[in-house]
Amino acid sequence: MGEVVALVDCNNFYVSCERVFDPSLWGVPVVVLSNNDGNVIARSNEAKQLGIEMGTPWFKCAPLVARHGIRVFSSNYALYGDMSRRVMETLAGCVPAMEVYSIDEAFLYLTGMEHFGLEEYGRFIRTRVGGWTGMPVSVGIGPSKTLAKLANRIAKKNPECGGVFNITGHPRVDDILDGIAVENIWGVGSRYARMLHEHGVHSALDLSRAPDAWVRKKMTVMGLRTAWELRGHPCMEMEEAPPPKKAIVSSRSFGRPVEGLDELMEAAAAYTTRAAEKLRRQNSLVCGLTVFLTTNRFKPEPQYSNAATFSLPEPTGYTPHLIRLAHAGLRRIYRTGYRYKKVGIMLFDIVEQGEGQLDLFGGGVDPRRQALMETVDRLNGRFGKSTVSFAAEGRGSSWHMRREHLSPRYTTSWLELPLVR
DNA sequence: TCTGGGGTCCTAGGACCC
DNA sequence: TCTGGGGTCCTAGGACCC
Repeated sequence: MGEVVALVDCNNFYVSCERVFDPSLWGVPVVVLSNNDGNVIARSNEAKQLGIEMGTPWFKCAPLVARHGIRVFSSNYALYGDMSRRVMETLAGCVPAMEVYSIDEAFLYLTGMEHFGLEEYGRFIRTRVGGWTGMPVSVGIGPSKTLAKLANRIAKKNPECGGVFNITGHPRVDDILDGIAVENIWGVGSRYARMLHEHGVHSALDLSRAPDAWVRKKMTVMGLRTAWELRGHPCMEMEEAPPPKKAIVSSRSFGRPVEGLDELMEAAAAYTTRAAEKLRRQNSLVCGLTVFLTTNRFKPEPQYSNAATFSLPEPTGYTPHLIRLAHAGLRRIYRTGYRYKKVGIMLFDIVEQGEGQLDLFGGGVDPRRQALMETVDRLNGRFGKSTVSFAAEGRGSSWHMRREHLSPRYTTSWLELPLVR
């Protein structure tokens, strides 16, 4: 008896989050925009039908809004993150083991649960998540992650499936794979898709039947794994506990062009603070930091981008230290006369606390600094983000991203709870 | 006319994901 | 006026070492 996994995917996740708290959004076209109200990153089915593509710059499809009464939202990650947590907790109560794959998807381990009836169990999961959180989900079941993904797609595309599709042991599995174009396979992006079509490999069935050596040569071992998974031979492990991040990036586009070094410094300090918080949350320290800045590449004006990288003599998680480095780097690469669009910082060479050079010297982290960071993290965790912040981040700056269509933080702010009349 | 073999580490670039 | 953000993995090739 082989492995069985389910891929549970929230339908139009960000849109559904908005709908949970505003029922007037049901049945009408809704879109959610990326940070800075830049691009469309989520669409309701009604919005998809109007031809709004994923990733379209918002200003290009804004005219459709008036014509079709599209409801539009800036992304509200406080809300989406919290809804995600609720969905994942509900799923965790349904199965012995799972892997949270992204903010809106999880792989569930169903091996050994066949006696419940897999489709039946999928329907149970859907009903429970819908009932407990209000989130509509689709469930795809298969003998490998890739096939579970593929089954999920079928569940979503075919209303008669009722949101659940199981491809495990399906009598017409070849027909099903033949109906899936290579570009819709998990792990096959646009580049590989073009290459495959050029070589006459058009469907998932074609790829599953291609010779191993050829697939490996053209698509590395990653492609080979995908091909095997399509044959129902699992090659990808379940990861129940997410491994610690090897790099942490924090960057944002500005709401308007920024020219002065002072404002860039504030932004860099704010992003460094956020990255350092993430670093400490996974109990890590860092040995490398890069700060970068760039102008708006879409504008016909002088362009400049650059980066400065530092290696630290010993690992740290101390925010003020990292801010000093980011500032030193920024001073080094900053040039006057440009309209900057974005700065960001990246932490790399991340080690777990107690690993690496610390042991070598037996000393390392200053306990008073560590206690200070722990206190700051605890206060911000308990009373909300930026309850305590660093002076270098500035206050009420005007460079923050645009979020002109923001919904309330219904679930994470006492002041913005939904009202029942 | 001749010009080793093998190993490791690092980096840049390319591909993918949501 | 207006074009996101944050990750992972693999490979080839160069540097360097013995």
